[in-house]
Amino acid sequence: MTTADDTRSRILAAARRLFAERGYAGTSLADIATAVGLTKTAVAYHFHPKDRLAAELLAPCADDMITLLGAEFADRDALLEALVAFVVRHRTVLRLIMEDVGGADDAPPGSTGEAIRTFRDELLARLVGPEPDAVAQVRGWAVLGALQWAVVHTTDLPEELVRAELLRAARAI
Amino acid sequence: MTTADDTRSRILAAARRLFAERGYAGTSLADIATAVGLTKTAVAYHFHPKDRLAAELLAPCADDMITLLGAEFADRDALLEALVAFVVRHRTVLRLIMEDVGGADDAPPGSTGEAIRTFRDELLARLVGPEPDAVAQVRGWAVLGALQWAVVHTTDLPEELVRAELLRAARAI
DNA sequence: GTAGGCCCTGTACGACCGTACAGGACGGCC
DNA sequence: GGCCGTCCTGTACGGTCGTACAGGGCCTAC
Repeated sequence: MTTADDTRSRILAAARRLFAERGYAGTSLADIATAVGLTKTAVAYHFHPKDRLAAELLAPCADDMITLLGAEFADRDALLEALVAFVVRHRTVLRLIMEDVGGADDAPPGSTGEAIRTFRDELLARLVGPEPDAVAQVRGWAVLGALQWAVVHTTDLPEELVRAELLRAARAI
Repeated sequence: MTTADDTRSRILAAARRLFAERGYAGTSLADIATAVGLTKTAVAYHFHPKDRLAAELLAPCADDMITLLGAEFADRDALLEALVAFVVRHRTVLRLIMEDVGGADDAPPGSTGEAIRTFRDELLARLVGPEPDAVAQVRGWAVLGALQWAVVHTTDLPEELVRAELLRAARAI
C-alpha cells in the first residue's frame, strides 16, 4: 500500500513542478507520466479527470483562501501583509491560481476554476475598493503582478527573505 | 486590392485582441477566423505559419527592443524610465513578449521565440546586474511582473496615466 | 473572350490532447 | 488452490490543433 501512495505523491510532486514551469494547460498527462516513469493512463487512473490534479495541489491553500477573503483587516497594510504571506506560502502552486486555472471562459459552476476566478476578483476588489479610480486600478494590478512574478521565479530562494522583500515592495506600490 | 489589405489588417486586429485576452497558444486560427467572419484556412492563407501572425504584430516594437538593449543609461532610474515607456507603448502585444512566445523549450535558432527569450533575459540582466543577490532577484522580477500585469489589464486606460503611475511604482520597488 | 493571378472555401491529413475500457500482473484472504 | 481487489498497461476513440492541397469565384489584362 505504501507503493500506491508513494506513486501518488510522486505524481503530485512532478505535476507541481511541471505546472509551475509550463503552466497547467502547457503540461500534458504524458509529460507528468514520463517524469515519474509511468504511462499517461496510469496518471489518469490515480487522478481522474485532470482537474483533480490541480484540485489536489490546490487543496492545502483552499482554507487559506477562504480565511483571507473572510477576514476583516484594520487597514490596507494589514491586508497586504496577509496577502504576501499567503502568496509566499503557496508559491509553488500560485501560478495555477493566478494564471492557468480559470483562464478559460467556460466555467462549469461549482468547479475549481470557478472558485479560483471569484477568489481573484474578490481579492482585487479588496485591494482597490469596489469602484476604483484609474490610479487604484493600475496600482492593484501592479501589486498582484509583482507578487505573482517574483514568487514564481524565485522558488529556490529562502521563503522568509522573499516574504519580507515582497512586503516591502507591495507597500511601496 | 483594398479589400485584401483590409481583411489582412482586420485579421491582425482580431489576433491582437485575442492574443491579449487568451494568450498566443490559447487562441486558435479558428478563433481568429470566426472573429473576422472567415475560415481558418483563409487566415492561414494570409499568415503562414501561425508564428507569422505574432511576428507581424511584434514587428513595430522590434526596433524599440533593440534600442532599449543597446542604449547606455546613466543610472538604473533612466533604464526604468525607458523600460516603462517601452512597456506602455506596446501594451497591446506585451503579453506575447513576456509570457506566450518563447515559453516553449524548443526554440529553433533564428526564430521569433528565440529573439524574444534573449530579450527577456538581457532585460533582467540589465535590471538586476550580472550576478544579482537574492534581494535584487526578487525586486527585478517584481518590477517586471508589476509592469506586465498592470499594463495588460488596463489597456482601456489612458496611456499617459498608466505610464506615469507605473514609473512611480517601478521606482518604488 | 479568354487566360492568369489573387482570395477564399472545402476537405483531408497527421499530431497531440484527455478519456474510456478490456485485460494482465501481483498480493492478501478464505 | 481459488478468488478478488488494487495497480498498471495497451489500445482505441473523439476532439482540436496547425497545415497542405485542389478547386472555384472574381477581377484584370491582353
